[in-house]
Amino acid sequence: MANYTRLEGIPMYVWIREDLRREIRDGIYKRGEKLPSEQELAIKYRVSRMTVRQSIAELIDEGLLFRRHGVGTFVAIPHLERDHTRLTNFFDAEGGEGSATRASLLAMKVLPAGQKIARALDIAKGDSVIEVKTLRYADDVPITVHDAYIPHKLFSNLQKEHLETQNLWSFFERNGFRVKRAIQKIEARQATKDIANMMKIKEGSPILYKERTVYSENGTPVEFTYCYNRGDIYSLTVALER
Amino acid sequence: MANYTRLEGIPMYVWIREDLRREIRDGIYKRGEKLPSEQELAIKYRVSRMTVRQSIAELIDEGLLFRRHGVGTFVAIPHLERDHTRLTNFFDAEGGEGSATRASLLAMKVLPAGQKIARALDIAKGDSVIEVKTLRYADDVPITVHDAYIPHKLFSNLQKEHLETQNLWSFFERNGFRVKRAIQKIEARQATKDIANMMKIKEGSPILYKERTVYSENGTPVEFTYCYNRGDIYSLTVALER
DNA sequence: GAGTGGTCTAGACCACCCG
DNA sequence: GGGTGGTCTAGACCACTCG
Repeated sequence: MANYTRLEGIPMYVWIREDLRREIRDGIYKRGEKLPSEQELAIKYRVSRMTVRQSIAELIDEGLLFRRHGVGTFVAIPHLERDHTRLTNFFDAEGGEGSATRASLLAMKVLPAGQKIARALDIAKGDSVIEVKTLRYADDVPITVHDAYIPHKLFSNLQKEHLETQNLWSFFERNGFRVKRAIQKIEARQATKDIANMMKIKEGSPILYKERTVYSENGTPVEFTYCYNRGDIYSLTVALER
Repeated sequence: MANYTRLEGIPMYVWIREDLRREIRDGIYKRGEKLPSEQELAIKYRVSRMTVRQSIAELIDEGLLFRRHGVGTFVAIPHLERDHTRLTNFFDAEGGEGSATRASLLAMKVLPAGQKIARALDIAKGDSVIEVKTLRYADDVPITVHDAYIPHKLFSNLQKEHLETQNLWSFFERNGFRVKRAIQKIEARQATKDIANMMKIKEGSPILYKERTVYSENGTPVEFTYCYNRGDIYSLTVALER
């Protein structure tokens, strides 16, 4: 039986996964309830058990389901925030949705990397980096100063125009670097005079400070950013696992 | 051929996974280098290709490898921080390692849940919760005030003695709730008089403020915590994905 | 013992990428 | 065209949990 890549090129395990997701969302399977066994699902969807397992594996990874050896597969209690938080935090730097955000470019220039930036980007001290400094607004209130550094060697073709028509990460992807993960160091600080002036707040106001390194799929650091967020407005939500 | 659960009960895919991990660590496969094809690995380890794929899948999940359809499987550049950050952040609340930390119990009492805590713990407003308030020190300097709330219904057997001999999460596990993930909201604030007094800092000093909900494997919220960290000492590192 | 998930096989064809 | 990963089969036996 020719079962490969049926239904307009959608793999069966994707179809099953989305069907299960929908049934859970629609309450056909409820919180804590047991799903049909893998065997039963295999029969229902007319696939092998391994294919069912592949579907389920991804939902377990997301935390929507969990398994108990010798007992069954169950619907976990969904905490809606999770997916949302991931995306929010990962894309907020470059064109968030939700509220009316915009960014103004303060500076863009090439300069030699200092010790810290070089270390973060895994390049030599003194190697060229592109600095992209922006001020970001939510509903026309300045909330964040972004100061990003990008290895010149990898993205020497970056132009100001790119930043106007697309976000940085899309640009990275177009150059063969798929953004995959980031590591952030977060601190509470007080606004320096510079930062306070830019955001029109008082010197010493609380600032949520972040240093972030962004990595592509193959582990290459593509961006290192200093980020100053207005403490009285900005909060950060992150999910931790295991 | 009876190949199931060979080698002292260690599944083959675990064995292969760890073997690959070791070879990568030892530099037999280097950063960015291509691994042997799945077919070749299957022959090498005398298993089916599906088993090899299972091994590789977990290493990809960890970010140690990445795949390119039609090209091959490659070693990603490791960024050591990642695993470290996860663990650090997930366990720092209850007995970290590394530096000389200790916690003193400020209060433990049962009280009715307010709106916010009830919502976070998915219980009714007014339901009993156990408050566990601690002051945590690193090298005898107070750095964090923890204020945790736990559903009384689930953990009515919690005693002060438990907190002295084990951390909260071990206690949860012993009661059938395996801690799996947490969601944290992070803000920069200024120390109130209360908090400042407890940590012996000036009122208005920067505070890294967290609200955290901890979930067990099945999605049940088991703990909601307010957390005030000294901004000048404490920083938080988190990894974000995709 | 019955039922579940955990591991594994020995193949197959498809989709993608490269020279 | 040749090699790679992506999807899938139709079974098998093992390990765990429960009544």
